[in-house]
Amino acid sequence: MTSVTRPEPARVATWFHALSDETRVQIVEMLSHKERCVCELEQVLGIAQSRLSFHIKVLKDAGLISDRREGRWMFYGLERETLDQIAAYTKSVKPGKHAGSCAVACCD
Amino acid sequence: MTSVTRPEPARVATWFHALSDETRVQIVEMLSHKERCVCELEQVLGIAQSRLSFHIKVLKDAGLISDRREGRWMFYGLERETLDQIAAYTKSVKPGKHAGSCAVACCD
DNA sequence: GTGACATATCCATGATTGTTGATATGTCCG
DNA sequence: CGGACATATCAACAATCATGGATATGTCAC
Repeated sequence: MTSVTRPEPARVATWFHALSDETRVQIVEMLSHKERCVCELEQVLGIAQSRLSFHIKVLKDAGLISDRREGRWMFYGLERETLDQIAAYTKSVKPGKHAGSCAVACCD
Repeated sequence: MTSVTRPEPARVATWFHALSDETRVQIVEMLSHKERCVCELEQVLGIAQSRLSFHIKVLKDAGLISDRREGRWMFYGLERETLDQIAAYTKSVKPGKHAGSCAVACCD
């Protein structure tokens, strides 16, 4: 159980950066219920459209959400796989655990 | 199973912000092996001392690490409880799950 | 095609964050 | 006490990120 490969620290940082903003956390929470279109998010969160679009892009670039067009609307939903990876990573850094190979040269 | 209270989005954002930087991810990975003193982290990561101290402070303020003085050295170690909370939160936002009360008014 | 609507992108500005070098604090040893 | 060492803090600057308004793109209904 000590041979699971860890993702690159840079990749991990990107994941966590995506969730490091309160607005983006709110978006993710809304999506954890079900898929939503931008207008729905906009109304519930009460923020400007360009601002929402910006945060959606950050989440999408980090691989946390995916989009689907339906007519004029874009629907966004959570990416289960990425969330699973994040959850797995988070569990792997528990103190003393040190699962996976170390991305830094600390284990000589 | 729908009545677990979620932490505030702002609090969640703070947690994730702490891990949104590559250097801090590396620090946490080193600590997931065992407690370390600053000089050890400094040598392995090869970064300036003040810079390391800054990142340590961010992690500490977010509650992810704790410190212990031993003579001239400060030892830092992971805070199991916070990491557990983060892991629990991360699992709770899986698509369709929507565990816990919703922090945004999306569930009418 | 035209106009209304949904969303994305661009640009400028302000806010927050990270880096560096200098200095301060605290601890040990002689 | 004084000097060496480990770490923290400060101040200035650089870099990144978030915001708002304007504009562009794409889709539908007529």
